[in-house]
Amino acid sequence: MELQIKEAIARALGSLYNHEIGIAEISLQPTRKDFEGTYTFVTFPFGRISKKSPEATGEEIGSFLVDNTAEVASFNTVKGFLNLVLSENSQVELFGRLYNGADLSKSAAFAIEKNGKTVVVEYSSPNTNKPLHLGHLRNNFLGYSVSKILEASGHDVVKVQIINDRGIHICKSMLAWLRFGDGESPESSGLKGDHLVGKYYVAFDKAYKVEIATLVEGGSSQEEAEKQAPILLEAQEMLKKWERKDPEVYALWEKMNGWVYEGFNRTYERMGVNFDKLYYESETYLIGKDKIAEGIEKGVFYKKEDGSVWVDLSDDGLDEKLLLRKDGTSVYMTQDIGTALMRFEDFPTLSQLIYTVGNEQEYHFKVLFLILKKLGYSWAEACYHLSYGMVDLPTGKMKSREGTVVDADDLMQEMANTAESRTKELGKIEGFSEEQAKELYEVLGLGALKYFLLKVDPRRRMLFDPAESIEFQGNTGPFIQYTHARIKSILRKANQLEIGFAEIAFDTISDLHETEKDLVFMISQYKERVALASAEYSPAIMAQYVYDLAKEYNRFYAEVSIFNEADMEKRKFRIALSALAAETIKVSMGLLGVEVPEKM
RNA sequence: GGCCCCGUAGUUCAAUGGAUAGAAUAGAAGUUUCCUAAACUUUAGAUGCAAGUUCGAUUCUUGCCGGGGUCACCA
Repeated sequence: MELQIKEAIARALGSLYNHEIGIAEISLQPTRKDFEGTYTFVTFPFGRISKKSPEATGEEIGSFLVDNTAEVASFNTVKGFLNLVLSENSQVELFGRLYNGADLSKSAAFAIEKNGKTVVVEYSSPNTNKPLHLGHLRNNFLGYSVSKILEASGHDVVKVQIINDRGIHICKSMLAWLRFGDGESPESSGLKGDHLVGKYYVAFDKAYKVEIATLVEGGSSQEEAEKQAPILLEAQEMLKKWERKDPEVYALWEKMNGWVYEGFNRTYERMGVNFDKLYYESETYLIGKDKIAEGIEKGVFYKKEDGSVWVDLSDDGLDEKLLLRKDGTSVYMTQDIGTALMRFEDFPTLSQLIYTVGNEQEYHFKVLFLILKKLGYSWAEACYHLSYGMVDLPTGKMKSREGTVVDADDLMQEMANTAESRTKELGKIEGFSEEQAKELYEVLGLGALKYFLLKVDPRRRMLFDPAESIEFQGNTGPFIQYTHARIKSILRKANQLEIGFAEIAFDTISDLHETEKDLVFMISQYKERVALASAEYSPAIMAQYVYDLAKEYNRFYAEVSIFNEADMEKRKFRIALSALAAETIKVSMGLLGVEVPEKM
């Protein structure tokens, strides 16, 4: 539809002003609500071609379109804005093309055309020494949603994560557990594995602080004390033992990581995210070390006298960056070089590698991509840092050491609880079994949470106020879920009344209500919005879209009656329109990773 | 200090250089003999400051003011 109108405008410019223009250069925008029309063409820029005022240009193009196309029924111009009013016929036809009878999921409105490109999306990538928190929730929901959006726009997507399973942080938890744990396990304590290990990470930090204080009292400087606290030295010793694969340390490492993975998996499952392939830092850091050795030979990196290895990026306006410590152990960058390499070996046809990581690491990724380029990997250009803003609390930034974190498991549970009490207040659990009700609370609570975190532009920092942030009214997940459930109720009734709406005599449909026209238009916009969301890596665009669609449907619902309509074909048309709206809501919410209930 | 990001209704968020800057929430006022009122309708309320480019600037450029991030032999 849009394309046909653009073509017609190009023809109009050609025949009226002898001006040739490509379709791509013509931009149409949806007409603002307070003017009549569906599409608006801005004529300001064409004034110098027509040598007439913007209004006169609009009048001429408008007349041409009315005379020469079936779609444009009339027009109006306001200043340099040409508003095109579509013929009713063409709107009904548009719906007919989008609607695929009863098999809604195969509707042309959201058919996917594969583009043959493979994309790897990395997200989550936690450390294995503490449980997931609110920041991880934004990360996971974002990464998962972007994967779905890329798929919907035709890519083949592989979802991966790198698990930071080695390093000093996990040794700290291990050491504290040995010291204070008394053999405690998830089974013996009933604690979720990741929370148990996190508990000992905190215990380490506490003991470490006590030792520092003691040393300072004994006359050490703060700085010395921080470096020489016995418990820290012991943790460092443990890391060295781990690197030598000391059987005892290695076994403990495997045991405690196992606890964490078990805990993470339960969290991921509840979050509704998953991965196609896992990478472990313990498997990639050695590759990174190899590459650094190669880089030294090639002269890309250099070794200092103390044995540490560096790269000099000052020609690129950046600093020098450490790649290997003087004791030869690897740093963050070392591992990331190895991981990137492994991925391009695993997926040779990869057209893009997307890292979903917070914006505090922008510098790190800038450096990483530059290093990969310097090492001569042509695919360095295909790496992209999907950088997102932090989630702030009303008290400021979340800091795990200060205990101001919002735990992911707690938050999800709280959301489900809120959904439960809200549903019960409204008295909407009649006809639900206990299990169904529980499932509903989960869908609603998680829906509210995901929608809340995804509706904001990912690049932006956002505020999360536990007391007020999560609403169930207004621009929220449950609002959209409710709209879907309501439509499903209509469809159930239609089935009960045995009204078939797979086949409709479209040529008899006329006198559409304003909200019906708007709905058809909204649904027809789905693919375009997916393409935009994909290009921008922004679930927020889909969230905005599905919200607008739900709002439009609620307007239709309030103003137009379906089952009181006397004309049977029109009644069927309205049911079909509702059905396709529901499916569009479902598919769009699916791209956000949010489920929609049949009843609520 | 260098580099990067952000300043929009009381609050939380929108706005490919386009019309009278949209929503939600909180406030005020309404809508239920009719398909689910977690809904709908009406109302009031905002672009940090100053220049520049443009037919047109929340958007682009520069300066200032304010907030955040980053520049680790942490990850």
